[in-house]
Amino acid sequence: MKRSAKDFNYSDDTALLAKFAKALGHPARIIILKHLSNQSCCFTGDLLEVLPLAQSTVSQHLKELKDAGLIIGEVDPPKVKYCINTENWLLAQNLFSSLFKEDFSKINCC
Amino acid sequence: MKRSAKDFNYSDDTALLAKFAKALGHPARIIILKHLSNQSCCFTGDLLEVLPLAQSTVSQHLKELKDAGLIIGEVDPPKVKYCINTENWLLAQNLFSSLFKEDFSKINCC
DNA sequence: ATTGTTCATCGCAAATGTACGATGAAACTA
DNA sequence: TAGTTTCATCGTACATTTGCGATGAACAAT
Repeated sequence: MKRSAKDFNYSDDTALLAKFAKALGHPARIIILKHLSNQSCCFTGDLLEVLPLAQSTVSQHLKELKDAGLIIGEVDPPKVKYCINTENWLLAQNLFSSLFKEDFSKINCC
Repeated sequence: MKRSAKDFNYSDDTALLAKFAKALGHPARIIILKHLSNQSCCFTGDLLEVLPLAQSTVSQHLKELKDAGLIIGEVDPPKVKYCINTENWLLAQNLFSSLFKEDFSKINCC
């Protein structure tokens, strides 16, 4: 890639919000997160029964959510328990709601 | 791609939320949206002064936001005014907040 | 020791995303 | 008519994402 933009640094908040949003940017991952946040508690590869995807693909999606900091995996042999990473989940919640909180009482010209 | 999953249909809400999230999944697009929602009103390619990107690249990001339904473009020769698509913006707001609204008073086992 | 279960990772293929410069379209101005 | 400004789109290059099957690691139970 030629990208002269390659070393530009976006602000922390912007970069983090984009990172969270990117992790949420696939329906399978939305389903996983909904499951985990409904499920009072943790979870495992019962996800395979909910998602139309191969085991290896689900594993990859889980990895991406983990890398984004939205979930935590905990080994519980022979299974793995996943759950929401509460701290970052709240952070994401705040970042998203501050993005959307804008005051639309101002006249919108379009 | 081989994807046996190719014709699977995720629920409308899930698919839409993922689509919005995907559009938010790049820092340049976050900046654009913040700009538009601060800016009481509409906006144009002054974005070029804010973003470390070429004009054509910014134009592409605007197109993606338009395709996701988050913004609207209005020709105002020789410029183009962009603004938040209020209806979908509120929809996105609701979808995100319902994703995050879960009750964490339940014991979290991790 | 062997087998079974659960999950991660590797290797591959195809699709998408990101970025740039160049070119083109639309509309105003001289 | 010719020139200017503003923006979209095209073509190109490379990176990343998505998906699968195959293989491997870790552990429990026979």
